[in-house]
Amino acid sequence: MRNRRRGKVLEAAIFRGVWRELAETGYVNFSIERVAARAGTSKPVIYRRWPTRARLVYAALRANRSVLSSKAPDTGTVRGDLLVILRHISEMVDELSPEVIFGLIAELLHERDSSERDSSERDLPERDSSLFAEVQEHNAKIMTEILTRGVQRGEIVAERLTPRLVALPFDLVRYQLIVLQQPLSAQDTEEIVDRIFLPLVRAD
Amino acid sequence: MRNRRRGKVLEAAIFRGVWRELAETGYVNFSIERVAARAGTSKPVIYRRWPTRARLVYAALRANRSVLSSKAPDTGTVRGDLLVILRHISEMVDELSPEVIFGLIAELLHERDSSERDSSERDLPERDSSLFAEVQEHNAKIMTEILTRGVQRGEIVAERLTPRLVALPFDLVRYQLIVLQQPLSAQDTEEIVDRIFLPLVRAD
DNA sequence: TCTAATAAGATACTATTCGTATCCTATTGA
DNA sequence: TCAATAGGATACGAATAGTATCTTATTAGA
Repeated sequence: MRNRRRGKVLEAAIFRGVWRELAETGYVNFSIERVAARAGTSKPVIYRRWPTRARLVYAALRANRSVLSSKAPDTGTVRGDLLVILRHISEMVDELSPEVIFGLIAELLHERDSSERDSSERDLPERDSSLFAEVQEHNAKIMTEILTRGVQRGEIVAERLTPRLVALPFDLVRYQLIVLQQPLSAQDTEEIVDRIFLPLVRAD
Repeated sequence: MRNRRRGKVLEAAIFRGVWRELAETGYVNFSIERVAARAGTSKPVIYRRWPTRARLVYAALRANRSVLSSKAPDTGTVRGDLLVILRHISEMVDELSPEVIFGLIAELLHERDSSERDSSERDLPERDSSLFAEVQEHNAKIMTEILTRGVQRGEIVAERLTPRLVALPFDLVRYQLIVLQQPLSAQDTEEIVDRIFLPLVRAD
């Protein structure tokens, strides 16, 4: 066969196959065999790179940087910044169906659990370096940026910002989107910002 | 073969098999074949009752009423009641590993999605009658009881109790236990109650 | 430019599990 | 007592996992 792909080109084709498989089949019945077929390659090529379904999907998600790419907005008020960034998170979660999110997390947890049982050190993503934790850390950084400006402007009382409170708006958004699987309306974000978060940290 | 079980006795044996399979294998590699073996029966017996893995596990969880059994405490203060009930929730979630929770949810979601695609009406648990929603509803009822007493005692301002705020303490606990997969310390529950919830609804 | 190392891709194989079909018979209740 | 019901054993075809083997295109380096 001529025109044999390798390296990044090949991986990109495989990742495209993963996305199509996720979109059409979902995660529960996700098949590596079909991904290979979609990418026009064969199973061993995939298994040489990623040992399991979960690791393959995980790699594909990481390669899709849009899951992690977002910047801290600067609208001039904490309230405005929060509304923008919460909306943005909602859009990012929409990229994946809840079924894929839950399925992937379940399988990553399963791998972690069984590797613990084996007490062997495969290079699985640790809890702390998981995609989820990464996204969370990224969001925390943005939040810090927003709140720091808020403190400087005198909108926010720095002493009230415990770690849990800093995480609160994002946690509530993620809870609604992931656990409750309900879309996030503008009213929802406003309620979270105006009725819960700001009253707890506002200077007044 | 003599001593052939049927009805409730047989189902109870199957459910015991399910629990052992979940404990030893987890959800991702959960096998109906092994459950049948554990219960000393055979696959068709299980398939005659439950069409899928997810439905079987779902039924076993529902049969284990401890997941749903809890009463509203009455310690005399909203604060005391909340600390008790949040602790209780933490213990209930501990009955299941995150892997099982995520795996089951993923598969129930998958069934819902594909039955939508078929547009055929199998009697799957609707989003609104899912075990999760049921637990949530049960918790909401307890919360209402606690808060009603609080309002009567004048501790709480009824007008501030939006649905989102009423759900807030439980949401935060569940978020930490399920999504973050972190244990819930006494300090955590106190922080949620004293630093977040009560300041938003307290009369003072 | 030639050559040796590397890795893609095709294929085949074993093992496992699924979900279903078939058959036999213990148990139940009319 | 007997017919209906349902448990249990067994076997099956299909799908997929994960691995092994082999051929050959491609690459890097001498």
